[in-house]
Formats: sequence, C-alpha cells, structure tokens
Amino acid sequence: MTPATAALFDALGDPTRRAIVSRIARGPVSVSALATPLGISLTAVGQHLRLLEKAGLVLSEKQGRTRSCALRPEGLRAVEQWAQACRKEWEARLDRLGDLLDALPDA
Amino acid sequence: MTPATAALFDALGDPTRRAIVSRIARGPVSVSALATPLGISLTAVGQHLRLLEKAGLVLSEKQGRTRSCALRPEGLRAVEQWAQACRKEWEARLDRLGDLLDALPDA
DNA sequence: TGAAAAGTCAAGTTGTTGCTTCAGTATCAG
DNA sequence: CTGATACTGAAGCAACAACTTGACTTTTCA
Repeated sequence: MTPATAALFDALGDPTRRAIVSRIARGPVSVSALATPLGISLTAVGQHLRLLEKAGLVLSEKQGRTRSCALRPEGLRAVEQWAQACRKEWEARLDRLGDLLDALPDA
Repeated sequence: MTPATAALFDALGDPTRRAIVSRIARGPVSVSALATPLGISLTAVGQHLRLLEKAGLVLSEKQGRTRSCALRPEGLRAVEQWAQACRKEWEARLDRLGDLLDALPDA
C-alpha cells in the first residue's frame, strides 16, 4: 500500500471526518456549515480539513472571510481501487481453487 | 453512513490492520504468520483480528491449535460502495452544473 | 509422557489524537 | 468607523487505542 493510500484510509478512519466528506460530497460548504451540524468548534473542523486536504480527499479555498470546501473525487477513487484490488486478489484465488477442484479426476 | 460501514472504515483506519487485510487477501494465514512480519505479539494480532471480524472484513476459524484467517470480500465491497456513492454524488453535481452552463443563452 | 508450539485472557502502560479555550487576524455590513 | 462574523494559531487536556507482559489452556509430536 502506497503512503498516499495509507493517508486516505487514516483520514477516513475518523467518524467526524467521514461525516465531513459525506457533507462535502453533496456540494461545496463553508467551515461553519460543517461545524454546526457536527456540534464541534470551527477550530476542530479546521484541523480535520487540513488532514483531509493533505490526504487528497478535499480541496479548500478561502473566499473573503469564508473558506469553501470541495471534494477531490480522485481521493475516493483511490480508496475504491485499493479495496477492489484486495478483493479481486482474494476472489481470483477462489477461482483458481475452483478450477483446480473441477479438474480433479472423477469430480 | 450505516454503522456497519462505519465499522469497516474504523477497522481500516489502522495501518497494522490494513497490512493484515492485505496479507490475508493473498490467501488464508495463521495468527503467527501474520504476527511475524509485523513484528508484534500474537496477542496484538488477536486483538486486531477480533475487530476485523466484528467489522465483517475477516472470518477466522480455529483448526487444532492454529487459527486460520480468511477474507470476507463483502466487507471490501461495502467499502468500495461507500466511496463510490460519495464520489458519484459529487460528480453528478458537476454534471448538472455543466449542463446548466451549456444551457445558458449565447454560451 | 512431556516438552514445544499456537493461541487466549486479563491487566497495565504509553502515545496519539480529537477536541477545547483563548487570543488573534481579516473581512463584511451598517 | 464599529461591531459582528469567519476563520486561524498555539497550547493544553482527557480519552482512547495499540501494544506489552505474564499466566494459562490446548494441541502436536517425538
């Protein structure tokens, strides 16, 4: 697993950050808009955002006095790909095993 | 996000557990076989396994004095699906935005 | 039978991390 | 200009989680 992918799963390992990602997926939001429903401080959201941004899941930009947060779909795609790679590796093994059994004399 | 999916991401939020999943994906292994390359105790691996099993990523069964650990592909599939759902939601939004711009008079 | 191997259980330690508060900066609205 | 809003930075705290050790059980095999 590449360090970049590790950062993605580390980031998504926290429920608050997952909620933030979910919310951002519905459209760009400000820091306050994220903080309010979560019931945590702006500072806390800022800390999560920095991590999410570092992981490549989110992109944010300051517009005036507010910060607008957007999703980086590539981050999520990398998550999908790692999970899929693991799964496929396992399933391929099962397939080979099945073929082997099929090839047994008088199966 | 469903509690089951949350458990999946919580489980994959730890680098050691991701390494365990990666290893198991290559084929069934014992607890010792997992512990050795990680350089941690059997106890530690056991604790991770319990969590992974609870999350639905791994299935293990004791055979004699060793425990054989297998992958549960459905767990990984759920991970893929959550990431994909978020991503698609965002991308759909971008598409709608594009359509809107295309429909503008004298674009 | 008895020693080694594989794992489990309970309890304890320690580092990390998610969050807070407080103080500060920058921007907007009247 | 003034007050309010939106955020940022530094510092500190408290809970959790990963791991360890030591004692124990069960299985293997020579």
